[in-house]
Formats: sequence, structure tokens, C-alpha cells
Amino acid sequence: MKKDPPERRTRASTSPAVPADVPADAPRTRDADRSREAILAAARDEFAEYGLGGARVDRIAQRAAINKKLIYYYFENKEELFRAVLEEAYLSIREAEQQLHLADMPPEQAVRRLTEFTWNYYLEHPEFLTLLNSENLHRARHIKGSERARALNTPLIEALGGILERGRATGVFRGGVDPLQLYISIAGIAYFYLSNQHTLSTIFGRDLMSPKALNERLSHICDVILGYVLRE
Amino acid sequence: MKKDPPERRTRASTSPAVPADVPADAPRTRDADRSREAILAAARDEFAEYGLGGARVDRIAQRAAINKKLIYYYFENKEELFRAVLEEAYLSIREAEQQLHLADMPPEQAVRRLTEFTWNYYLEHPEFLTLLNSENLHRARHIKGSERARALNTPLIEALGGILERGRATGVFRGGVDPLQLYISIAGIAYFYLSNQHTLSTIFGRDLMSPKALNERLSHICDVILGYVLRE
Amino acid sequence: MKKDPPERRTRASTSPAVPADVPADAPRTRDADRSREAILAAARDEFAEYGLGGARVDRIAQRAAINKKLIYYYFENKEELFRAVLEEAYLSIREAEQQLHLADMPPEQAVRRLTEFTWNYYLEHPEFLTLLNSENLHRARHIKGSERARALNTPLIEALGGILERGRATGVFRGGVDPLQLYISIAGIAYFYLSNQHTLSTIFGRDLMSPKALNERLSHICDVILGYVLRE
Amino acid sequence: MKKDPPERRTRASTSPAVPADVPADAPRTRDADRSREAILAAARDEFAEYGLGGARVDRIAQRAAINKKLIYYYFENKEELFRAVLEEAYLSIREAEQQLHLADMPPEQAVRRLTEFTWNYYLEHPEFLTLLNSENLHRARHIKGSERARALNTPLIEALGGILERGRATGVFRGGVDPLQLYISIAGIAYFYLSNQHTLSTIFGRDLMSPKALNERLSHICDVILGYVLRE
DNA sequence: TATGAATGAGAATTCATTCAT
DNA sequence: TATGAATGAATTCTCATTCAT
Repeated sequence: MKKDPPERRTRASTSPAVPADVPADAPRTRDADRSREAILAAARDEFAEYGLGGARVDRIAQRAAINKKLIYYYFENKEELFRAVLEEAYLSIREAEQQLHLADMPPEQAVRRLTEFTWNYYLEHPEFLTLLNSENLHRARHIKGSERARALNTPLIEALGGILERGRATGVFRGGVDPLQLYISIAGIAYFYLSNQHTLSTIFGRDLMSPKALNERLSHICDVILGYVLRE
Repeated sequence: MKKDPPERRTRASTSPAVPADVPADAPRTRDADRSREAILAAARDEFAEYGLGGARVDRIAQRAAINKKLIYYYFENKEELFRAVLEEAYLSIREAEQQLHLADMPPEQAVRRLTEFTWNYYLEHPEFLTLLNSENLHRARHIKGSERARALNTPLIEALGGILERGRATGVFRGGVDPLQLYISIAGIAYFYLSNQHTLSTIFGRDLMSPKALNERLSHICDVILGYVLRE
Repeated sequence: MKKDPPERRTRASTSPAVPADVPADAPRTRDADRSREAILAAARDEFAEYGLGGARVDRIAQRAAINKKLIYYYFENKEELFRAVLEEAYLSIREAEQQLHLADMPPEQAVRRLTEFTWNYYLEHPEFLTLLNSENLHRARHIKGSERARALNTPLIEALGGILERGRATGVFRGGVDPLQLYISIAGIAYFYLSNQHTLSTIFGRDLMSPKALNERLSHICDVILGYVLRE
Repeated sequence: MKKDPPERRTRASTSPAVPADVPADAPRTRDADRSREAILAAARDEFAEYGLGGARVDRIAQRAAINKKLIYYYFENKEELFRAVLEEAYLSIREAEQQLHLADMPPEQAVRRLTEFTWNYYLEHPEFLTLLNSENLHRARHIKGSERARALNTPLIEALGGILERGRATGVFRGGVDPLQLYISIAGIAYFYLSNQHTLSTIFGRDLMSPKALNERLSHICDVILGYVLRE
């Protein structure tokens, strides 16, 4: 007796470009796309701040300034909403990565660019880190089996593999580097610093988020990663 | 009207092996300790599995096979219990680290040993990772201000600093390496792989936990870390 | 501020076969009737399956393949819809009974025919039983005061009274039989078996709905009823 | 992760006889049995009045004058509570029937006594009828598979079978009567009149519940049933 | 006549915590 | 030190109904 969920609008129709015949100050109620987007954004923030278990549907409704029931109109339940938020998050980072056009750069620059991007993206999207932490606490239950999640992410590793191969071919990179291992290191070395900043700064008594500290960290990360891939 | 909380046992008295210097009328205390230890162990597992928000006091009582009220006898509330679990966790890893006696090794061996140890410890104590994730989700609220947490952890960075300095002095290590940066990299490069194993294996479609994969990861980690500290 | 409810169609206009006296511009009305009929049929099934309390307006809309709001266009609310369904149900069975033309039969045959009809009607219209159960749970709230319900049903008892009188006059029936008592017995002896088939078959461990069991039941019912009315 | 439900007290310990060492005016809070019984009684009334779907857990708590959560402490959920109420209901009627000691009576008297008892029991326990109606609406979902329900009820049919056989042997009863058929007729002929009293009195415009009407009904029922079993 | 979007009141159930013994 | 019983405040989710078009 599953109720039919309202058709998900195509991405095109949710794009920020509002058709010309809709005045900017047009009434925004009864706008399905807008409601759905608002819910997703609110949910992303709430899940990021409190985790899946700690998130409150009530607060999501408040954040989105919509009626709580509307959440259940668009999403089956809290978990489905979380899944949708997660997919959006993956989509966003992978889309941003593709804008880097790493394939058009010299290998060394490409690796450096990817490393810097990863660091900066995590820095600017702290919600991404906590969302992933939540999903891992739940053993990836929500995206497990999502063909989309895989299709979305594997191109990245393939791209990195191409870069490594180019670098090895031109002699600037060492050989035998597994692109997945490398990517996990690039991500992990940035992720951990930011995701665990609160405990780290507490137990080690150092402010890790000052501009200076952040710059030093990025510099260190690049040293470590490039030091690894570059042929000595 | 707060009832006086029972004296917190010192570590000595909670250690499993009670030596001869405990008087004959101690058994009641030993029982009490056993309950307290059981609660802590149960809570650690529960918090590790479900996070702070998802953990259930009922289940902790079940796991510990004690009455729920007893938890409140030993610990003020769920959060205090979480704090106690966290402190235990930090204590355990730091104690284990000290058993390495890194100061007695040649610098290169010391760094390698610390890296291997970190990886293995995370691998064998997955609860440590999720506990830290929970604490960071809560912005380190529970250990913030804990002088003990800091006192417990800073020696590690000092020790690593000593190793780096020895290595630099003997010419095997590069100079200018911040021991905290290095430690965060050692930890992060191991932590992320394990903590995020579920999402990573899902989105990249690879089993990251097979024995072979684990060996390769450790090998990769050592390459990255030692490649960084060693003078070329 | 109540909007005027749409005129309730007379039965004639809702009968499927629309005769020639309907003007050419009627199709909109026919569509409307179709919606109304679809809602009624869907509601009947839903109420029958889940009872008044368990019925869902959403599901009724789905079953009828119409928009939920339309239900409120045709019927004030869920309870009114239930009332309409009930009236239809009574109308149907009484109409069918009238097709029996009991008055034209010898008394014994008439009683037997009515008994068989009742059993078969209940068997073929299980929804009728659950609708009545629902209405009785609500203490007949929906038809209480409905003059129509009474006008619809009393002829039956009058007819049965006539049959009994004819039988008594010709000496085949005993005297002093209250037609209402008899009708309630005819109905009850059939109703209970079918309406409570699930609990009965469970607690007594016998399949009551096999063709053989059904035949035996009808035979038993006729024995009981005719054994009662016939003069020995 | 099923929570262990508190042990169900044996029937003996819930018997009204309060041990002598408990003063009559002793505080009744913290009395598990009492709470459980209160919940069951309240639930029985609520389910009887509103059906399973219409019953409100809140109201049950109010009726029982206990905290709503306590209901979930003793019963897994609303449906389990309903099941418990149902089993109690079956237990009660079957226990009462056994007090009739039908086996000790002459066959004709036994059948008459059972018929009268059934009528009177339904009359005095209207909740039994609505509970069964609810359970049948749900296709006996709650007792299906309950071995206990069957064990509880089958002795009745066996007992009736014995009576019929005795009657046939002594020549007062006709032969070939299926005790289950007969019992369903005895029950149905009484049940329907009472269970459907509201619709019947509405559609036929007669007060069926006046003392006189009730007496007439019982008389009619006995006539029908005994007229059927007695050899002419 | 018809619809998709939206709502507020309430539903069952959960949970950390406390009471009485 | 230990326990079973009890609680109130939340929490997720549901449902009949209405709004804007």
C-alpha cells in the first residue's frame, strides 16, 4: 500500500534559472520544486549538525519553514530523506571535481590541484564530512546498493588513474601507485584533520583552525602527497 | 538535593588483577567494580555501534546484564557515561603506545613502528574510531576542558617530536617537520580508510577489508609516511 | 462559507444505462456520475476491508483512480461517504430480494427461497457483512434517523409476515411466528457463520469455506429454519 | 533487539485473593499485577467500544489511570495488547461454560442450558461481540496460529458432541447433527440479534432491547434450536 | 469538474530518567 | 548495592481535510 511519491522533478526544472515569465517576486508557495529543495537543504544542515540519529524532523521542518507533513509528502521517511541528502552531497562534490578538468593539466599539477581542491572542499563543506561519518556509522546502509552512487564516484578513480599513468609515462611519477589508495590518502589526510578538529585541538591544545594553521596544513598535505607520487 | 555520586574508583582499584594489598573485606568493592567495568564495557560497545545519539541506555543495561538504574548509580547520566568511555579509550591507546618504547629505537624504525601500531590499533579497535566520530559530531563537548585528556595525549606529540629531532640530527630525516602535523597525517591516512570503509567500498565497488587489501594499505601508508620524513 | 454541495443524483441518473431521454449535452454529467460511482465503489471496498475507522481516504482515492479532493466535492466528509455506501448496500440487497417475488410462491417455497437467498447474498457480498458490523460498532449512528433506511427495509418484514400468514392459513406453518424474529434468525444463522468465519475456523480448526462446508451449512440452515416454521 | 517483556505472572498470583500480609488499604502503586490487570480491563473496554482501529492508547491509559508508557512496558504494542484482551475474552467465556457442567444433565436440558447461557453471556458481555467482530475484520490475524486459542475452544464442541450423542442414543434427539454446525447456529442466532441490534432496530423501527423483547427473543431461540434437535 | 500542494491536530511509540523498596 | 515499576517529554509518522489554481 505504498503511496505514490510525487514525481521527482528533473534536475533541469530545479535549476536556479527561473524562466522569464515568472516574475522574481511571484508567490512562492505551492511551488513543489522549491519546497523539495528547501527540505533537502534544511535536512542537509540538520543531519550535518546532529547526525542521522540526532536530527529532528521537527527542526528540519522549521529550518525549511514548511509544514512537517510536507516532508513526508516528498520523502517516505527520515531515512529516505537522509539518503537523498547523501546522494546530493556526493553529486555536488563530484560535479565540482569535474570542473577542475584535471585531464587537461600536466600530471604533477593535476595531483596538486586535486589535493588542494579536496582540502578546500572539505573546509568549505564541513557538512559533507559529518554526513559521511553518519553514513559510515550506519555501515553505508543508505547508499549500499545504490547503483547511482557507484556510477557517480568511480569516474574519479579512473581519472586519477589516468593522471598517474600519464605521470609515470613522462617519468615524473613513480610507478605502481594504486589510484584508489592514493585518493584515500589524499582524502584521509585532509578529512581527518577537519573532521576530528575538535578532539584534536582539545587533546593537543592547539588551535587547528586559525588561517595560519590551515595554510600550514595544506602545505604539509601537498608535501606528503606530492613527495609520494613524484619520482625522487 | 543531588545525592552524592559514588566515589570514582581510581584506575588501580578497577584493574582486573587485584593484588594482595586489598583487605579481606573488599569483596563488596570488587563486585561494585565489576559492575562499573561491565557498564563501561557495555557502554563502549553500544556507543561504538550506534553513536552517542543512537545508543540506548536500555541496551547498555542489557549488554552489561545489570539493572538500568545501576547505570545511574555509577554515572550521572548518559553523557557522563559517554565521557567516561571516551577517557578510557584515550587512556587505552596512549598506554599501548607507551608500550612501544619508541624512544629506545632508531628514528626511522620508531616512525615506522608508530605508523604500523596506529594502523593496527585502529584495525583492532574499530570502536575507537566511532567514539571519536561521535565526540567530534558533538564538537568535543565531553572532553573539552578535561585537563586529563590533554595531559594524557600531549606526551605522544612530545615523544614524536623527540624522534623527529633525533632523526634530523643524525641526518636520516628531513628537517622542519611539525610532529603534530605528522601525527595527524599518520592517523588520518589510517583512520579514514577504516572509518569510512563502508562508504568507500560502496562507492568504489572494492572490498577494502580483505586481508590482502589490508596488507596493501599498510604498505602504502608506510611508503607515504616514511617517504615524507626520510631525507632523500 | 460552506460551498454548496453538488446535488445528489437520483438513482435513475446514476444507473449505468442512460436512456434516450437524456439530452445531448449531458456527457459532463455522465462523467461526473462516473466519478461519483467510482468513489462509492472504491469506498465500499475500502470500508469493507478496513472498517470505518481503518479506512483511508487516500486509499479510496487510489482505488477510484481519482483525486482525493474530488471525494470531498461529492461527499461532505468520510462519514457522509460511509453513510452513502451503507444506504447503497441496503438498497442493493432489498432490491435483489424483491426480485425473488416471494409473494407469488407457495409459503414453504417462499421461506426456503428467502433463506437460500440470504445465505447466498451474504456469501457473494461479504462487504455487506463488514459494513453492517462497522455501522453497529458505531451504534447505527449513520443511518439512525434515516427515514429512507426504514422505508427501504420494512417491506421485507411485511412480506415475510404475509408469507407466514398464508402458510398458517393453509395449515403448513405453525402459528404465532413473529416475522421479525424469524428474519433475524434466518439472517443471523447465515451471517454469523460467514462474518465470523476467521475466528471460528481458527478456534475450531476447521475450514468453513470449502465448497463442501458451504453446502453443508446451507443445508443445515434450511433444516433449522424450515423445521421451525413447518407444522409438524 | 527485542526487549525482554516482564514475566507474566501466573494466573494464581493474580487471583483476587490478596495474601493476608497485605493490608487492604496498602499502597497499590508499584503493583505489577494490578497494573497489568488494569491495563487489560481498560483495553478490553476501549477495544470493545471503538474497535481495534478506533481504540486509542491514550484513552486506554486514562481508563486504567496509569502512564501510557506503562502499557508498552507490559505489552509490546497495541496489537499485542489486543491479542491479550482477546485471549482473556475467550478464556472467560469458556471458563463460564465449563461451570455449567452440561455433561451432568439430561441431553435436552443440556442443549437448552447452553443456548440460554450463550444468549445471556452475550447479553451481559457485549464487549465480547465487538471484540470478535474486530478480530474478524482483521481476518483473525491476532489469534491465528495461537495454539492456546484452539486448545481453549475445541473442548466445547467435543462436549456438545457428547450431548448430542447421548440424546440420539436415548432417542430424544435426531441423529446426524454436526455439533459445530449446531453450535454456530446457537451462537449466531443470539449473536446477530445483539451485535446488530443498532441497525436492526433502526431499519425495522422496533426496540429490540426492552426486557420484553429480550425475553421473547430467548424464547424464540430456544424454540428454534430445540425444535431442530428434538426428534419429532 | 479536477488537481497537486499544503496543513494542523493527533496517532503510536521511544527514551532517558526517577521512585519505592 | 541492587531492582522492577513508573513517568513525562519527545519523536516519528499519519490522517482527514483545505488551499490555490
